[in-house]
Amino acid sequence: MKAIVNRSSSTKERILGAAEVLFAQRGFEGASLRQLTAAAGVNLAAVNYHFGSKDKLVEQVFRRRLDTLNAQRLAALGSARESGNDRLEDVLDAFIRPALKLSHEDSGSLFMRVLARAFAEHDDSLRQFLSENYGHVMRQFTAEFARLLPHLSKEELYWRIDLVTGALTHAMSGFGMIQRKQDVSEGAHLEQTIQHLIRFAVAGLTHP
Amino acid sequence: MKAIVNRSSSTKERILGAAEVLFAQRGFEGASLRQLTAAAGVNLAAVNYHFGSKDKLVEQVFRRRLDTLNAQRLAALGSARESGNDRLEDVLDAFIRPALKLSHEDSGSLFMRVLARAFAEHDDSLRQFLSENYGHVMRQFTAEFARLLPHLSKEELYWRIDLVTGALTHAMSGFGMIQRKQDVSEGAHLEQTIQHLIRFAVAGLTHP
DNA sequence: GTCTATAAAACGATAGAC
DNA sequence: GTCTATCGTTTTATAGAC
Repeated sequence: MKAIVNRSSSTKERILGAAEVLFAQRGFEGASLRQLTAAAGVNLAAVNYHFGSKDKLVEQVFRRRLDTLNAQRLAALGSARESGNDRLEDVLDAFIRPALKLSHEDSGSLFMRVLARAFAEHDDSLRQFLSENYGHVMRQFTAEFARLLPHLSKEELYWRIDLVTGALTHAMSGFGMIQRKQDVSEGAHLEQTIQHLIRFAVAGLTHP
Repeated sequence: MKAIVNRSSSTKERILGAAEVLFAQRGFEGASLRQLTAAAGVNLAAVNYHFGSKDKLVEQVFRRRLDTLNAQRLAALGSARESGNDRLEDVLDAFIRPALKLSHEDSGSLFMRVLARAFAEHDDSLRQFLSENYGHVMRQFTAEFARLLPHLSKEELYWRIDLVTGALTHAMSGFGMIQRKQDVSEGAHLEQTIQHLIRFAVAGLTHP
């Protein structure tokens, strides 16, 4: 078993944490290394020492969250298939639950904003990085949807997955109107969101 | 008349056009006034002379497109109600057709990327500007959906509209996998997209 | 209205002492 | 690994001639 890692945070970890906050708030161009290192309580030169450049730092900010997120998704998909619970609802659950769970954490919601920025940026090198490292996850889920919806043409299926993805992305990003009410616990709200999403996605995927 | 260069549009309009292109490509912080004025073929000082500041220029870039877009949406909704064609499909058509039509124009697709950036930015002053100037459109369509889906609770309705909005936004932004094929005309592809969206949205809004 | 010239500040990155 | 100091650029914004 691993030792308890957090020795009041290494310089590297503190930079990653501060970078996530500031990239979410001010964007990749908008957040300067000066603001970033000041927020992390480290020296200005530390970013270039530990990461090589600002761009490499951006890449590590993504990797820290997405490695675990997509591992969770594939693990959930795998165990759903093993246990025979691989209806459409279960596959959708495996896809969205880890992401929504992350987006409902304090730090995760910040990261979702970073991710939204990355998509809005249309930055080719960043998109290539995301595609190379995590594209296989989307391909695996797409194959699963194709298996469960065999009556749909390939084109029709892609259309519907695309629109479902839009709805999920929107919900994850927290751009929507829906806010958690005072009398609903955080966990209950997460579960409500997941169930709304799944029912909506099932309707959109299966309609005649 | 001394027209060597494009005198058909004013300095102000040329700046707006160049700003839209560069804000889409490089973001609001990423596009500098130097790049912008060079692309527009005007002097560096012209932005501050005509708009007052870079922020005011951003505001005008939005206003130029959104004023007409939302006027088209409300006009389409009004004429649908007048003619009695106010089924769910017709209301959705009024909401998405003007937006998708805009997003399929050359300059419009650029603007959609600008809009996506604005949402990702989470910039409060910009969001307030959008809400103040165009919030009434969303409220009017929401009221129309409530009228056509009376069996849904307010909360359930908001959830579904929210998810539909996500799907529409995604389709408008052009982030999806679906690309127009060679043998499909631009107009036909637009119509396909609209029909896919409407059918998907109807399923998501009306499912039991 | 448009231009040149420049002020004043912020940026990423790095060299070199410790 | 961390620090100070600074280089070389680039930024927004403005002053003042025409």
